[in-house]
Amino acid sequence: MDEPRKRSRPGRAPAPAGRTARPRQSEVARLAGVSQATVSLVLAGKKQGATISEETRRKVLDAARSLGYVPDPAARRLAAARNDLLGVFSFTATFPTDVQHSYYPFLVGIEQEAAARGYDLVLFTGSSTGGAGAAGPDALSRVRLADGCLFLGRHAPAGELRRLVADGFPVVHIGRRDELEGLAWVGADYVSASREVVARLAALGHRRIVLIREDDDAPASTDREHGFLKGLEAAGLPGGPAAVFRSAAPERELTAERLRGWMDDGVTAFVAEETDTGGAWRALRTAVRDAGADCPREVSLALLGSPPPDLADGPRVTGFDIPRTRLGAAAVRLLAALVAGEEATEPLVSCVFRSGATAGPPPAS
Amino acid sequence: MDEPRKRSRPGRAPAPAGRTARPRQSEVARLAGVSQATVSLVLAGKKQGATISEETRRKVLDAARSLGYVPDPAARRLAAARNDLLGVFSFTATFPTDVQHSYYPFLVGIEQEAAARGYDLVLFTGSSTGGAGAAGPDALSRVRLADGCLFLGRHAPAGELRRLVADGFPVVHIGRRDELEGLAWVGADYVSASREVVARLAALGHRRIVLIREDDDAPASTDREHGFLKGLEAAGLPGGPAAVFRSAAPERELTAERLRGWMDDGVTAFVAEETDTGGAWRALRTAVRDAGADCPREVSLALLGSPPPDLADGPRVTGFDIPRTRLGAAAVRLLAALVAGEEATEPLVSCVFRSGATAGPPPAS
DNA sequence: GCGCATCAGTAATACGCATTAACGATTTCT
DNA sequence: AGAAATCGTTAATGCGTATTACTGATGCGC
Repeated sequence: MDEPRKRSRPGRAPAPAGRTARPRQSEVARLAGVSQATVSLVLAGKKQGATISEETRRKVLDAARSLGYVPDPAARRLAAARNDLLGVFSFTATFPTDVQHSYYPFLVGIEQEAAARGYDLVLFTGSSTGGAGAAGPDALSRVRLADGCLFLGRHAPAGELRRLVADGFPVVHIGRRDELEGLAWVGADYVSASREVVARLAALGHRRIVLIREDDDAPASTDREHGFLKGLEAAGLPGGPAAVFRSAAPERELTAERLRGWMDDGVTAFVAEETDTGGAWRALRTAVRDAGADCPREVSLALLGSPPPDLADGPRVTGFDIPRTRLGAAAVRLLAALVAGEEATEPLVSCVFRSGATAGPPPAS
Repeated sequence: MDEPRKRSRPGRAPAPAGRTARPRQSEVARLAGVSQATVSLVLAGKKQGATISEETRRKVLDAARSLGYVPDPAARRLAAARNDLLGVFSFTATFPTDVQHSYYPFLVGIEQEAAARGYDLVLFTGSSTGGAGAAGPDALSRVRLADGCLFLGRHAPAGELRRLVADGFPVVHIGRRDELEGLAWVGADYVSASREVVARLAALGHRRIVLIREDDDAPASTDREHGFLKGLEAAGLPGGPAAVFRSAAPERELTAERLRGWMDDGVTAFVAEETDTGGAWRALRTAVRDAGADCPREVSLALLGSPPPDLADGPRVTGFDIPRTRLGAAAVRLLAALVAGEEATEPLVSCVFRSGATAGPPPAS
């Protein structure tokens, strides 16, 4: 019989002054002469479950309207056991001052898709670790406040990421990330895009094409080379190691002489991979200029990606665009699926070929 | 004695399969061998009230870290505490496809300042009303999940905003917003900036200057005119109605003839206000070109703001830059103060003069 | 008339956390 | 020594809403 003794109401401190009597469901209920549960049922508007008479429904709705009732999102989310929050984490500031290098295009897609699915976004950055300011090893822990989290950029520490994944926290990485077992990611289809670029060059009449790439084993690089070679093969053009120039320092090793050598050998088109620095592309342009070659007429150039922002002006570069916005949206879709407990995958997002002024038919030999 | 009968646990439905239970305080407590209340006390980190032994504190912190515990923001809010979340709400997409119209520069400042103060940002997307797409009267209600909220753009419905303010919910509007009583806002000091532009022109030797403005009564417009006139006055130059050309359709009414007329009258410099469309500035440029006037040499031009993005290339325009980043930061400061219950105000943020190539000394008469 | 299904609505929880009265164990005071 | 103060921790409670299980009141069929 140990009936709990009446306490002198512990718990809540007196409401702070600011709290105007924002109406609660219970007040709506009192005004309508029904129970709080009924109010909840009516306002939820679900067709299922308990049935409510039309009269009661109207009474409740009238009462709610007259009181100006708005549901408390905190309570709603607490009861629903889901916050409808998706995290967006970028190791560098999400909004770097340099707009060009920003994740902006991704965010466009992320926001759209998240909004369409009724999620709000929580923005995290590597620098903001919740007040402490010191990006400790548990910096990524904060993202757990969301239902799941998107990661932008390849700087997210693998260890922490692994930890999140291992704990079953829904995580999606934007950009291919194979090396991390179990990490979900979305990426662009560099293979197909690179192949298409080659196909276009071949269609223009080019018979010998050389790829300029840096000395890097990132998936983004190997995928491009792979697609490049597949493109050659599909067009029945000579592939093999001779078709690829790989250099750790293309800006020095890709000389005008070497370029001239290729051209004398019958090479009429060059393709460069895109990298953060744009090194391969820069080197290629420089070599062409130094060699005094007329770009669209004597030699065709294409870029497997977009030119670096500082080279953005000038003639449009033949190549392909990475669909960053669509990647962002795809990432949200995948993440939403994971949050819902589904075992989903998103296909690679295809890139869009960009025809430009740097490629044309080969010179009549 | 009516002891409540044991129910077969109503309430929560079983958690969806995918959800690996995010750790709760109770689990941290179990692992640390203490009660949930103790965990809460330790994590709250308050110096006041109950005291906790150093040993217990460490046990709890270790347990929390090893589980990757992060408090649930909704529960925190509901328990009448704070969740260290600041909302950012924009009725239109925060990241529109058109980069130029975005709130991006504001976000840079918002993020920096929020991070520095230990807040995380929640992006409430206006268009997303829970997937339904229909923006109900409580579209803004979601922001109550955060401790306070920033509003971007003047599309936020006044009614809902007023409601939030009335309920004592901390709200800060970015951009002047006087008409809404009690709404806190931060804005740029157009008056001083405009005055400075005039001062600079006067310093170059201009003695007659005319302002081209549209027919608008927005604060942003009247402030600029006000500053312009103050600048004239300070320089001892002729002001009055003759110095201001106000037109609802400047692109048609600001003809080359009219411009020539002013120039023949001794006007050597023109100033245009910045608007969304950039109408005044466009009209001015067109008129100058049509009149065949040589811009820096025969006539000086200045813009009270930044040129519209599609006119961004070409020579640098003399005028001033709106410090969007600093505005964002100021907004966060103000909001943080409001959240803390202080009665704060932020001063107007001053704009930065931008010297350009469109203004120079007047022609030797 | 007596079960049985249907309908309308309510009571009782639970969600996760913060808060505070109360409590056991010491230590200190008178 | 007994009372009182101190310390460290816990039990109990509330925040506002969503979700059942359950209760009365009808209506139905035989």
